[in-house]
Amino acid sequence: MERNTRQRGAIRRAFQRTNRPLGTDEVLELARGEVNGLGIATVYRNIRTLVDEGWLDTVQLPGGSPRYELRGKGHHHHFHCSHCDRVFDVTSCSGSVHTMVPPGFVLERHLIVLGGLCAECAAIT
Amino acid sequence: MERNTRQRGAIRRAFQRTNRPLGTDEVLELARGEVNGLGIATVYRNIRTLVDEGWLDTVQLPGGSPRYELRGKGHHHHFHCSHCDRVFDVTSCSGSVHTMVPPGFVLERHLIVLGGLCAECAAIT
DNA sequence: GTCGTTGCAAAGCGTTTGCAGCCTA
DNA sequence: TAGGCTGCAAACGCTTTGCAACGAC
Repeated sequence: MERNTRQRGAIRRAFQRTNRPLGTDEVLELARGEVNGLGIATVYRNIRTLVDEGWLDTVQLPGGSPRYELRGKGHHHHFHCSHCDRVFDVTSCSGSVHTMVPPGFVLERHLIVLGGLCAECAAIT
Repeated sequence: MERNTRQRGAIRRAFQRTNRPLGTDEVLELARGEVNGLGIATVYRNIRTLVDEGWLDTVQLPGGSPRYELRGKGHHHHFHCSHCDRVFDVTSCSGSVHTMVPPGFVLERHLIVLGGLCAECAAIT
């Protein structure tokens, strides 16, 4: 049976407090604010557990380590800021991807990743 | 000055013969058909050289190692087959991604990855 | 007290680098 | 012949795993 340790609680709260996909390094940094000396292996193990039990979803963007976000957000995509490297949710979705499928191919899923500057970084630069 | 070795020639021909993005493992296998004993380090070094000189483009799909393809194909996207793990080009592009950008964000690029079964795998299953 | 969980360190795995010898120009 | 290129093996960075100690229930 699953136990509620300080470490797991801190990791859960890291996701609940920042409502965007987080990488393992971000989770480690955030959770270490609560639990000093938290090990990176514990972060990896808990993320895996939380994904397995359906509490987290894996967000795979091109060219980087996976990030994770709270499950149950419905269909959405992501915006990657090239300045701060953070990832944000994009709730609307252009539904016209079906027109792109070549003949004979069977479309099962699609992924759209936008890139550029987030509002914060766009305001600074 | 750059030299034309058997190894580099074999790697170039691997891309020219198969007109789709290739991973390092695919390149190694294809080029070893020509050059026995070809080392994986040579594949990595040559791919880097060919990308640097603009002969290859890097194709970064979510959740996997990068793949590479001949440069100069213009704007296009990719279809990843979940059965054979190969990647194919998709030439058409739904232009409606601009409507998805949140207020304040600056859109610089977008990436669309379709997933499902390629024509070949769809015919088998 | 049990046994799931943790931190540390070692092991894996794909990619990169150092180096001596090779081979293209 | 010079120096770019190659294959091998070691190094690297990130992730996973083994293990003894810890602590939630």
